Amino acid sequence: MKSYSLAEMKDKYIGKTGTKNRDEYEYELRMDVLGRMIKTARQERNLTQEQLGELVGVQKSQISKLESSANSATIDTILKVFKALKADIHFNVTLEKKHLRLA
Amino acid sequence: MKSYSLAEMKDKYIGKTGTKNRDEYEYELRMDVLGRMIKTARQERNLTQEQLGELVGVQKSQISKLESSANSATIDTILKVFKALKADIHFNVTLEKKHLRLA
DNA sequence: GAACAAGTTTCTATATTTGGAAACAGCTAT
DNA sequence: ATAGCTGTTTCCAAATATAGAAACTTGTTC
Repeated sequence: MKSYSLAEMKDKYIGKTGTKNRDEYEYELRMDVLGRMIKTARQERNLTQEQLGELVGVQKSQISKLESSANSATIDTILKVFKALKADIHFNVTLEKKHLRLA
Repeated sequence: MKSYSLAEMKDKYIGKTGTKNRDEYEYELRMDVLGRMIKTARQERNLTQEQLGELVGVQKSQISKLESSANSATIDTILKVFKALKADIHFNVTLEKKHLRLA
């Protein structure tokens, strides 16, 4: 299995819990984190940006932009990329049980 | 705690695991699921669309559009809304440990 | 039924993302 | 140093999201 630098993403990365059949990564949802997720998954697949671009159906420049989080990608785009990577994505929403103060 | 219909979202909803201090929701990431997540969290907070709009800084019509998933929202927008709801979000990415066949 | 509250839809304008193409930078190996 | 591979950046066009305003629907209450 290809290795990659965890140190590079230490401030965003939350945890990794592999099993026999899959690797799992959990991230805090921030704007600049999606790109790291895509990059990590792509490298885990041993793909170049150009190869991933072929799978997704876009140019490598677009993959580069997505990985660098130059812009705020749409859910549509994110789904397309992870689908091409055959990666499952889940959202986890946590609501603190305290009242919100209205303005 | 305000109740809400689980049946309404049965095909998208994956699980709920509450604790003493918080409610947790987990979803499969699909385009049409973000709206349901926002709606559920908003109702959990007992907010109207107009009130949430005030917290976020947009009109209630914009909240309605986001909840109905009329468009593919950007991460930027999604973050703003959940931040206003004081909700934590995590992404969970799972990679199957099998080779991808390149085209 | 009039008034109100909550949510939806339509219209419009603006901002941003998407995407391709090509040039560019960094690195490696011959 | 040249060629090749990988990734980045810039420029540009087209598609789409964001956003407000107002009209509209639905349900509720007086």
